[in-house]
Amino acid sequence: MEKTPARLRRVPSRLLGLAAAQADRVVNSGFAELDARKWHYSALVALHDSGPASQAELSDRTGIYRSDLVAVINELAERGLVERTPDPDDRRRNVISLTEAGREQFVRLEAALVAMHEELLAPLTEAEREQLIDLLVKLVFPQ
Amino acid sequence: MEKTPARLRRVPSRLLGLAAAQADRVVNSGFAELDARKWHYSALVALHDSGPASQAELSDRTGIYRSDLVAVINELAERGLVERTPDPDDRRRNVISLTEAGREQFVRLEAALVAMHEELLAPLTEAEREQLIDLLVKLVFPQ
DNA sequence: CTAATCTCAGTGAAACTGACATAA
DNA sequence: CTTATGTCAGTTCCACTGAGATTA
Repeated sequence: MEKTPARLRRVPSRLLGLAAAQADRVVNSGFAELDARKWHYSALVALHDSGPASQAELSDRTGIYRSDLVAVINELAERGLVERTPDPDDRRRNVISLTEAGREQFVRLEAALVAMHEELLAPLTEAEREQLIDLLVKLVFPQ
Repeated sequence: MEKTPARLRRVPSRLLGLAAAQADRVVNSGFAELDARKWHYSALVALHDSGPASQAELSDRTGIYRSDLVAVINELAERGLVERTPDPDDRRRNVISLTEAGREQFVRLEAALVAMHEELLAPLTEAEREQLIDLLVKLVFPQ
């Protein structure tokens, strides 16, 4: 029984919030099974695709705040997925790099993420999924 | 400078999260200027479009949890926008109804919301906005 | 001196969960 | 008895702020 007023059901900001909450639920529970969180994935992707980096640069690449990144790196380091080594050229910096275990976990998370999106985007056709992604990219990374 | 790995930039769950955060920022600050929050708007719409209701029914209409609705009604009542009267037929229930001030505030919030979405959706054409809404509706209210 | 880097503590909001008293 | 309602307390997660210590 849908009692929600029609007007409310098409408010874009509300729809985005609901869709994001739905996505969060799927992704959180999916990653949890692999002892990971979505931020772990972001960091691992950035390290895998663009190589070792300082925490500040990782923050730029992933969009994770510097302050939050500390905890993410701690968690990844505890699990042996990344290594934090002091930068010899600039002793303020830590250089973060993927370990072999990190590379393996990255592959697992990638596969899991595909499955999660299959579930999340089930109501949409392949063409609609592409459309949605394109529209969101325009919205989020304008220009 | 966009250093974000291309792979990361097209992950749907991530895009939804970023877009929702963007929307939240715009809507929170916009409503704050009118001494309101987005939940206030949801409740006012439901009362305006479907008439007075118990808190349980309002929760159904708006999707706000019963537990959170208490605070929302409190805030609206403090501002004189709604009235909480005991239901004579079922003394467990409060009947929530819009006051005249509530109706006026509703009109203001509606207008403000249009402006906020204009800002939020600026990167999209009119056709794209419709497309986005349709896709999100399909995603969030499947079937 | 300033600026950048890392770290930690903490805020505010959203989306929940669980439990309880009251009344149907 | 059970169920529905309104209320309160509390959790988890995210996005974000501020400030301090270290080093450039």
